[in-house]
Amino acid sequence: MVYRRTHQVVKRLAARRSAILAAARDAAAESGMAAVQIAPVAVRANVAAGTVYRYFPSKADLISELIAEVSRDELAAIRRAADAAPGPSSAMAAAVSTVALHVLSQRKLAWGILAEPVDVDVTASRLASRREITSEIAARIDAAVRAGHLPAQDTQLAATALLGALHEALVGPLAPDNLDDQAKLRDTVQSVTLLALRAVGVMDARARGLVVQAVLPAKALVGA
Amino acid sequence: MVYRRTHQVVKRLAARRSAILAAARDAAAESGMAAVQIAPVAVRANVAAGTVYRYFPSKADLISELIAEVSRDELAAIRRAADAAPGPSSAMAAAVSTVALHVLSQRKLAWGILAEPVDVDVTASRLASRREITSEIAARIDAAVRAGHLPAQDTQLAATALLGALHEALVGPLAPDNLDDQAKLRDTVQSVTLLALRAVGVMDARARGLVVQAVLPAKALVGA
DNA sequence: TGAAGAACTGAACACTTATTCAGAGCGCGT
DNA sequence: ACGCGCTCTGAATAAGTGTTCAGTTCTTCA
Repeated sequence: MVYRRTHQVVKRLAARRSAILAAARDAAAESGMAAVQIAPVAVRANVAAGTVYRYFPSKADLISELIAEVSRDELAAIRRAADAAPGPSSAMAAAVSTVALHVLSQRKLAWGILAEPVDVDVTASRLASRREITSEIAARIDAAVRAGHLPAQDTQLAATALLGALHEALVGPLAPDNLDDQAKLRDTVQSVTLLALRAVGVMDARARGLVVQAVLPAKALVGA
Repeated sequence: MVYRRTHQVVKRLAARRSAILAAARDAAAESGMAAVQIAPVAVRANVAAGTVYRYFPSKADLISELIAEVSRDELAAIRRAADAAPGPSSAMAAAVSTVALHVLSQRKLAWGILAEPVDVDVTASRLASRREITSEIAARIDAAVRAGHLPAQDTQLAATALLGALHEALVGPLAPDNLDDQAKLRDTVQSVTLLALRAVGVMDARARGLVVQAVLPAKALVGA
């Protein structure tokens, strides 16, 4: 073989791959998953349509990677927020608020990743994404249960229900739509976090306290 | 005009329309929304593909009507269950359990109606469907709040979150899958109903009582 | 019974996009 | 500098389905 990839080329190829993914992400964030079509994404990434296929075997793979990427970011944010909390209940509250805030600050993207109809099959990828997130939340609920702060329960089911509640309330078609207003946005996050905490068995009074503690730092993180 | 529809013909036309809708519903219940394609539905209904278009202007209209029909049935069931309950909190619990049981006994259909990707735009219809159901649930929560059984809250948001929780926990890809077992099914319905009641602020002890009262009659109704 | 219109049929059409691939361009090692 | 092979291009292709419509069958009513 007289040809070997030089470091520079390797970097360029990686950059291109990232550019394509980023283009897909931007398209999804701007106009939803329906806008993630090969030709427009290629244009955004400054490559030809065929080139996309040198980096992703199919559209399904491209979107799957997009979902995985967003999911990784989300998971990391949840862990960061929860780990920074002083105790298991706070951690749980922080995790929930973080999801709520992320979802609200990127509603179109969140909807695309989670549930928007796509013309290729990405169920496996979505499944994996949800499994990761719900497992993380379930672990936090579990910790609170073990600490004696919550009644015993099926934590995986609870986590799934919690995420369903957040998503439907915040990104679904019935989500409130006037969330440009910062105060209204914070209110909404607080309300859904409160619902979520009570759902797993936190007493109303205590839940209200946790909510306030959780939402403020989470907001700071989202801004960053 | 020398031609007027005779009563018999009117009836036959209506029957055909129903047959087409029923065929679509069966297809959706058996194999999901993806199976609701014009040609197969026409075969099921014993008509030619073209005939479908004499009853529905487009596939989108067909599916929209399907969604509306299922939604009407669901709403009626909720009202029946809630109205039969002795008080506002019981009514709320009954409404929630009813949704949970219906969803579980027709999971594929529910998933198709609610969230499964479809190749035509049915967002408006889904939106209307959800609005009806959430409004009904919101009204029940509201009644409980007015009766002093629950803390004041944004009941529309709460209802939306509740339904999201039920749907995700019961029909989403992370839903438990071994629900053929009757006992396991009842457990799951009880668990999610409990979560839902606590979420809106019912005390844990009281919620457990309401759940038991609500699930048994709801099961009987579903069987009917 | 026959003419006129309504309803039905199903093969052909239309349209959208993912995917392919032959040729052009470029980077590597000699 | 040069040839080889990797990378890129973008127009052509492919495939799945919703939709149409000319022809056929059925229904009405004089």
